[in-house]
Amino acid sequence: MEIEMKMITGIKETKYVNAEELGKYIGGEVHVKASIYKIRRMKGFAFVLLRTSRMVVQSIYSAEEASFPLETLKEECCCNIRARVVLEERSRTGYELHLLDVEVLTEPEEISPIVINGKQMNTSMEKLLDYRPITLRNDKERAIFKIQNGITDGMRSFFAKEGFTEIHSPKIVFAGAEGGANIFKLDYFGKEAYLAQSPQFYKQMMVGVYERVFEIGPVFRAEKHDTSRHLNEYTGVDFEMGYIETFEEIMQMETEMLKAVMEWLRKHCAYELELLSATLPEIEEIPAIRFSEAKEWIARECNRPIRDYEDFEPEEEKLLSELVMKKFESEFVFVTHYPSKKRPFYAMDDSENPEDTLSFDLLFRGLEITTGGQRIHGYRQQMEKIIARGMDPDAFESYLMMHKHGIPPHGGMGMGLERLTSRLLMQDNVRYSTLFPRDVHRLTP
RNA sequence: GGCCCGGUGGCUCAGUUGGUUAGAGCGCCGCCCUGUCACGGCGGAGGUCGUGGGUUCGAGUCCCAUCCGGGUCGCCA
Repeated sequence: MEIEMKMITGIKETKYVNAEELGKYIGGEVHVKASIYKIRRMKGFAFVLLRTSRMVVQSIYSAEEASFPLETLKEECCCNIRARVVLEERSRTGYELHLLDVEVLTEPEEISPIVINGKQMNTSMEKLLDYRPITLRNDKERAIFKIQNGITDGMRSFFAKEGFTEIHSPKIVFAGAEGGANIFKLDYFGKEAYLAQSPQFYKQMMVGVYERVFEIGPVFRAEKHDTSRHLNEYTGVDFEMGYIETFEEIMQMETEMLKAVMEWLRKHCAYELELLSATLPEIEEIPAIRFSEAKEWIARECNRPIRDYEDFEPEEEKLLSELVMKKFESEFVFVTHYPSKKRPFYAMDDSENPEDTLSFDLLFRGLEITTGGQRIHGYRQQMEKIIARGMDPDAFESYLMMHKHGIPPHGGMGMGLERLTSRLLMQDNVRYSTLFPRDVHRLTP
């Protein structure tokens, strides 16, 4: 019997032109793939805005040039297009397309319940999220996630340069890193398993392997929090580094990472930043203040009582950011030495002041976006802390294996990608920077 | 979950001390407009006012319950 086999060699050379390079073809003819974003009918001709993979470009339909009637085109049609690229100073890009031929590949069955091609979306967050598959097509909506992609690209490029290895740890786990009731339980072939609250244990283990590691991946929290800054599934950016002498080295690394990210965005996401009128923060150095001093500073400057000595209230985070902006002109601030009580069992206590930990949070424009710190690397010290907290060491057997067999002094941090994105874009809800948010009330789309 | 605010055409909202056929903008349909970029102009269709109960001659409007949404607090990234 004869077998017919097709050899796949790779992507065939395409004759289609990327919209970002259209300017190079002025005077020529191009093939582009695009959706019809908006049609503005005028007398005798029409402006047809084409949504390509990244940019919306303007084209002109005129009966003289086009080989098809205008009625062929409907908004949200997906098309193969042949067009002339024409120098045109009345167009904002300096050129525009003149439509010649079009092949309509698909056309919509229904019109969208939400107007997605206006300057503003003019809808509620609820509808925006309910209709995500189509609302994301709006040029400003999709710009958000292009920027988010720029952030992670910038991070990966930075981490690679600094000798970090990217890892992918399991999300179905035996025990939670943070403990508590905020963990999703699931049936794992008859055994009890959980969705990972953090890659914490695994990234620490991998420090013993690669010295410096990072992971960008989903994190699950079962807390029934219902606020503008919480999600039940979010994207955690985690890094962990070995052979540190002080926990400030982690803060320095994060500072450099953020600088690199902003630089990357400036270079690669200018189109989207402009579209969203986003202002990137200027980062030279990031001021750091001890937690207890920050509490007192806010109380003094803002004349408000300290109600909780172990943590910030959201209002205090905003006030602190304002104070820091005024005094240091920084939109970021590190808060260090959080009380041991408030930090997990693996946090390294401050030997000079055992009530505190060698840990930090990073606030950006009034919101906590990062928690980090030095971890306990000594086996005995870790065992002592576990026992002192009344926890069962047997539950952490595989975790403690690394301590038992030697691990360098290390530390790291975890950051919420959606939080960073939403503060960068000055949104008042992280959901705007979440592609398909999962919260207490939302499981679809 | 507690507290505060809201639910009116597909979308975003207005609706005066309860009072006749519930309005606007966007979208949709039709007509007009050689250069718009939130295009513009004229006309049209489209609403059991979240749901259930109550007060009243009369409820979008007042009361109670309930559902849904937004904000905020707890917790955190």
